[in-house]
Amino acid sequence: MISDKPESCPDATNPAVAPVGFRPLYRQVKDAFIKRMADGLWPPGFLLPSESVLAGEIGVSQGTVRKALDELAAENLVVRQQGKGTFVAQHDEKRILFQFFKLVRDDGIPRFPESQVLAAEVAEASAAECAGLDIEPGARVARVRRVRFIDGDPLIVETLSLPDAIFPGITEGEVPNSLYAYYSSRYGVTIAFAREKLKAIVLSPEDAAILGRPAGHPALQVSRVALALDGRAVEWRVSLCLTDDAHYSASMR
Amino acid sequence: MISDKPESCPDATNPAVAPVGFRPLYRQVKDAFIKRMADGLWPPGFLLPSESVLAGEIGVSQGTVRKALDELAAENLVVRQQGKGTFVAQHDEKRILFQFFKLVRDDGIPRFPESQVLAAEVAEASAAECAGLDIEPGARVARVRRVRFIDGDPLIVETLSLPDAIFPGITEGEVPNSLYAYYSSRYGVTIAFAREKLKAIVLSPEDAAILGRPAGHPALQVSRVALALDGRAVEWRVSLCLTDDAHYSASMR
DNA sequence: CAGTGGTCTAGACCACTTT
DNA sequence: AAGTGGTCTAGACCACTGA
Repeated sequence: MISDKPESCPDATNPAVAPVGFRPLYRQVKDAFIKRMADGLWPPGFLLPSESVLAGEIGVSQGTVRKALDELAAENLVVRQQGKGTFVAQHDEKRILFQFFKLVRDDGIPRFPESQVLAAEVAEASAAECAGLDIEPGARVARVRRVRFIDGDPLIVETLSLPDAIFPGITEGEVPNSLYAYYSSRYGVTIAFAREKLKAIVLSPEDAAILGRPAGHPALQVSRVALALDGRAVEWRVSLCLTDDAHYSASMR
Repeated sequence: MISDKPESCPDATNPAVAPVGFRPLYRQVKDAFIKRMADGLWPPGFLLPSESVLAGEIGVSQGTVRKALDELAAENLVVRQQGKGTFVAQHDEKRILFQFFKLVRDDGIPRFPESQVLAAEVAEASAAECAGLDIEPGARVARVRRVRFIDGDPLIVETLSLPDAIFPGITEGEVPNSLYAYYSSRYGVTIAFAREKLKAIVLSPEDAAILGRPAGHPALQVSRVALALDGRAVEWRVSLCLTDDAHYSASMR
């Protein structure tokens, strides 16, 4: 049971809500589901109990569970399959390609990039990293610098910054190509949301050399902050992308 | 009434649907609503009849109308206001700013740009325009070239291409700053969706002069195709944006 | 106060998948 | 055939707006 009196109660279980008052039941249910995912009770790929079973457990109607799952599905946190069930979303290659990787070659065919790590270290966070990751000055971060290839061509050089407190030891082993799946499997951290800021810049001599272009060549700088299920900023990355033969794809409605 | 037998009928009114079979009632209702908007029966800003009235008119339950409106609201085609009613979405400044204008100054405060038209003409469509607008070779297009200012600084120089068949005479009068509102009020064309491709480029001497930067300065090239309610491509624009003090903002979940 | 959208419930039946 | 999500209905009540 989430609350005894569904009607008009200002949600005693969540005090941060009083000001506006009123938190719909289905939203409380949704938050409870997110918490189960964040806590690892419902890991990626997990088959949820059926809507009617969940409704019985929680003590609400099946329609209310459904509305909670509707929103989770709209946010790509669960995936529904008619006849089979509802699954916690996984960061498989296909999802990453559709959801997070917006750079596509001009032919329009999406391809998954390969990666080669150039350097990895743990150091004190810079001011920019503190701001981007919302951590206190002096905290330590892991930095990974890598090149990414599409069809064998180096198209992206990027630097990732990860709070050491959240990803301890991540630079020690091999850093895999599919980072978001790795965050999930090794650290139980699920990336749920990301914000990006794009600028046009010109390449420094070092970056240009890595990408096989002359210094001063234009490139798309993509700065991403990725947020976990609980809303914490857990990854900051700055990617420099060649767009001579590729573009960043966006759409809006 | 949309169909006599809601259950399992493959929708005799819409033959293009048979292959997958099954078109839910609420989706037929939604399509009917979109058609009313596209036909000008429900113009932007129009207050829709209440859900129960619509349900009675169409002969479905109020919940089915609600689900249709849910989807339209999710696509920003209608706006709901509790206690007041449901309105057809309008291209007012605020909506444009949130929905279509992604370039913001680095301080993060969104501002609406002003525009100054540099040139306007009607000519035969180029190959690129034919491809972008999905029109046949030889068709005529209106071209508008303009500069856009934020806080008085020229930040964007762009060229718009519009099918003459859809916007006849648009270059003859004054071309206003808020184009999407103008498309709607003068031509009854509502922009519902847009796709953008972004590249980093360097400015030509001409564009650089307009934006007050040296030739070869980097800029963000945004190519947008805008689609009307019925899915037709009705506008193609290529914008060159200075990102020294601004960025293109994107997010994904 | 009446009218609107928003939430919640309960139950029926459909479409799809698997056994 | 059984179990899942998907659709549709009907009715009750809540939250918000404006006269």
